[in-house]
Amino acid sequence: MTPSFSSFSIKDILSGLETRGEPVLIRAGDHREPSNDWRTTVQDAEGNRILPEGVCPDLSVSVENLSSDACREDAPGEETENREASAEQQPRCAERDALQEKQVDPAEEGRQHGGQALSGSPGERPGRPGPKKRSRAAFSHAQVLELERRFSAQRYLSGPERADLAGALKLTETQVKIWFQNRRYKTKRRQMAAELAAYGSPKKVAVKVLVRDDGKHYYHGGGLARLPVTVPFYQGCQSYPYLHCYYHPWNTCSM
DNA sequence: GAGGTCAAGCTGGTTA
DNA sequence: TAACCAGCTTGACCTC
Repeated sequence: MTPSFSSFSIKDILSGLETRGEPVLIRAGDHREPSNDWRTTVQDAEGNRILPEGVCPDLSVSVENLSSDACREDAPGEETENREASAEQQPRCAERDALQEKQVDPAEEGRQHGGQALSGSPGERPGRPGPKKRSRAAFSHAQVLELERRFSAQRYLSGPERADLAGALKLTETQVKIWFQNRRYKTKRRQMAAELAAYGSPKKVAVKVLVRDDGKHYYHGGGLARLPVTVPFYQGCQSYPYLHCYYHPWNTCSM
């Protein structure tokens, strides 16, 4: 089951965005509550701040202007990373704006390409005539903000939800889908890295308890047998059927 | 210039 | 068969 919130329609979200003049105050350690007042803290699904401190994105930017206007209000790009951006980074906005202009309206692009992902500028790779330059769409800060916010609420979107979000953000459904895929993979990689770091290089492996459907416990004491370990990659994603991953952290260690 | 990030491309598996 | 997914790679862009 995917966690859902009562007023999570895009219209509700965007209507909230319409209220101007409320600076987004982000403090380290803040945790967003599942309330309507999500604007007070902005973090990604992993708890990282996704806005530079002191930066005040104009979330009131209209949907029509998501791709460009928002960028002018805050430090652009790379918000999901631990980049405690300072105001000096803001010049990137100009570049981003230029990029945004190059990007072509994704919705328009999506219509032109049957909703397929952007693979470059229009007319690119028609039959692979030659080495074409691949363009990388750079989503605006407001778009990323909303995507992150949605991702923190639910990591998998249904078709209608995706269409709704894509329409609100002026992205294609494919872009939203790919963004969520990449975001899940990114989360997983980070979690794996974190767990690997937590394990360190285990000289000993704790007793692992495997439980099968019959309720019996299967103990594997010691040894370096390849035990399937269910890794809690996703804490809130019971909605998806295949989340049990076989993960062998000790395999990466040279014993 | 190296290395990181990210949107997109690619491949293969699963499901209805 | 189409749609969706994970996993991984690619190429553009960015920071240091």
